[in-house]
Amino acid sequence: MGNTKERILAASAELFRRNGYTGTGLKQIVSEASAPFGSLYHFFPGGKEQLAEEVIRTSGMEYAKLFDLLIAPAPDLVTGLEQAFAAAAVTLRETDYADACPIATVALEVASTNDTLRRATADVFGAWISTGTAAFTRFGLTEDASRRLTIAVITSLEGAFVLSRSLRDVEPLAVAGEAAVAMARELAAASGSGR
Amino acid sequence: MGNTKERILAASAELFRRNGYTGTGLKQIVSEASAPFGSLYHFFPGGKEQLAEEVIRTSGMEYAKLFDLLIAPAPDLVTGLEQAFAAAAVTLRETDYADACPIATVALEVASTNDTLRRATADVFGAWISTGTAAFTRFGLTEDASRRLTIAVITSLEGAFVLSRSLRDVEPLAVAGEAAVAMARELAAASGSGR
DNA sequence: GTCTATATCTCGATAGAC
DNA sequence: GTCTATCGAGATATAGAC
Repeated sequence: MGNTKERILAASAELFRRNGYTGTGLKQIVSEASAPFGSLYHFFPGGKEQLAEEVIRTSGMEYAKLFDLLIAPAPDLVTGLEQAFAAAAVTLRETDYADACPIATVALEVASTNDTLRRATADVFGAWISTGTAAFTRFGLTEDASRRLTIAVITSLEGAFVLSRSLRDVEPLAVAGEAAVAMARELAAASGSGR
Repeated sequence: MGNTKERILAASAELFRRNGYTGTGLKQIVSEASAPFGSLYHFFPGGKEQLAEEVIRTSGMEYAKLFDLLIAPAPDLVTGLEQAFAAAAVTLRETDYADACPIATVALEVASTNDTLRRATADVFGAWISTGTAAFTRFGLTEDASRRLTIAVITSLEGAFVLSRSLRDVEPLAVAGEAAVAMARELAAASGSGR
């Protein structure tokens, strides 16, 4: 039996991702989670902010696994990146352009308004950068090159999500993938030529 | 004398950019604009949604000018891109990581919740793509290459804004610039070698 | 721990005097 | 065209029975 707390977290994650932090109401959350309103404050005495912080951290860390899942088993760097961007495009279309980054909308909303939640999003992005850096070094990149490529991949994905969701078209996702691949080729060439 | 309507539009643009659509209240707007509450509904009988649509379109079109301003006068493609990303980094730091894209936060908020506003953001992104495509063809790129590079530049900027605002660090902006430049070099090489 | 009822506040929106 | 008062609905949060 998925307990009440987990249902609340799952419903919150979905609503925050699609409607944002200020755009999601607590009543909407307990309704979607089929949970009594009182339970929300039982499990999250800190209210909406505490709930959001847990959602950001848990769903953010969940998402990091995709890095290892998609990139690590690929035969080479470029193939891995192409598959990752293609997979993101499929998900986006299948969910009617709703399921993109789990924390991006909230991250922009809170960046200048709520430092507790801003730090939570920063920790998640930092974890993604660490995970990605480790994954890319296995393809022979230096630590520094791997870190920069990871950041480029994440920013390309995030930016493409903004445009693709707005335009309801996966073209930006495809083009952003090209940019990430272009940088990967450059870094691989610099590394491969022994510099 | 800047009239009341323009003060309301200016205050709304700033608040929507920093706090988002659902995160900004109408009373907050009229307070910031030093305008009477009734004037808001006098100028925008459609209420918050009409106001937001006008803000998205006007501040979005305003922003398109930066493309011509920053890229067009550059001696070459790579220099132009580097200057644009560097300028964005300066602005971001000077405004304490508040002033990035004028419509990105709202775009993510409304993408799955308000089709009228979603279309407004889509029109703005479409206009940016057209402006950028025209600007880049002057550097000798084909129409198709120019369009793809433009999309890559915009997605790189948007994604970097998400990470840089969250991390309060301009590193993502610098790295995203590298990715855009890498793609520009690739496209210029393909075009320059006569293919 | 679960659930309902409710307190308090702020929201977007409206009415109407001036 | 300006401004105030206020509406009803919804928000977050709390109290307290079970």
